[in-house]
Amino acid sequence: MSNTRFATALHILTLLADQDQEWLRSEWIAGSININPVIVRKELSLLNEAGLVLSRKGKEGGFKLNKSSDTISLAEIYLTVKNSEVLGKRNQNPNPKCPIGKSINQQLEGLFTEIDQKVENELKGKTLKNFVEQFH
Amino acid sequence: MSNTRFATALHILTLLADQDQEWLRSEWIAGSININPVIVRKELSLLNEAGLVLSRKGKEGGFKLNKSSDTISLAEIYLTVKNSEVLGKRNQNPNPKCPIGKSINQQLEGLFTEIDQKVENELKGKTLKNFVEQFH
DNA sequence: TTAATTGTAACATTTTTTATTACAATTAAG
DNA sequence: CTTAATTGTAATAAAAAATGTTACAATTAA
Repeated sequence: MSNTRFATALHILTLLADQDQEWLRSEWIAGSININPVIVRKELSLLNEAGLVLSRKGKEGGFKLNKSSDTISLAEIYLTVKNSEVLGKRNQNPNPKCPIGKSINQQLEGLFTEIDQKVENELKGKTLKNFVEQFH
Repeated sequence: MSNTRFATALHILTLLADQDQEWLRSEWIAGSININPVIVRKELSLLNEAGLVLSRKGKEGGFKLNKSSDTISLAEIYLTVKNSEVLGKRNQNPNPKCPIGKSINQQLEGLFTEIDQKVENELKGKTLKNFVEQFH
């Protein structure tokens, strides 16, 4: 992850949790993060698929949380936006004629998966509510 | 980390550990990973700065480990190549007029640092020797 | 009917990652 | 001393990923 997607998603959800009753508009959210509203809508589209938010179209439309912030773990958020493993990518074509090259990716997979799992477990222990409380 | 640098560094060091007495050439190493030799030399240059390998210039030149593989932890390797945090980047200009935007990056920093630390600790418990043994 | 909004495709721009070329400096060996 | 082989590194290019922008159909409230 050398992108801002987790930071963006958590920022969005923090705003929604902070104003629990309101339907917030993508443009308003974008103004807080200072990024393009289309990016916000794309991210919210994924968070919607993941069941974390609700959206309402048309005039008076917007977004709000779909569950209580103490039932949303940071792991759920992370998994929604994650697009690479913690230790990065593997090389695509290691040389099969070399004994090391032949099986390196299989060995790396074990290690990479193990580390990803640790991170995920760590994030499972933290809720959106925990995070939002820090602001008060 | 959405790059291949950790995979590349670990591949290089695995080859060096596997052929402990030999000075391996960047071109030979590159042939096993199937990447450009200049990339290999750049990565080895960093591993050299970090004290993990020795290099020898000129004819009959090459690279070898500078310490026993059981004294090299995967954490050292990771820290040598790491260029982003596990949870990614923060947004650059959150809106300071918004209470959330005003302090989001400070809150994210705490979280990001904590998670990075967990990963690092996890990797501290694994040595290059452990990894290389899997190939035999 | 109008105005405001989401959803999303298409495209553009910027940043990051990887690859390549080139060559000076170094070293071993004839 | 000359030659061949190698590292070290700068400069540049190419490819891939990330972010931003424009545009507009579909939807909804008033």
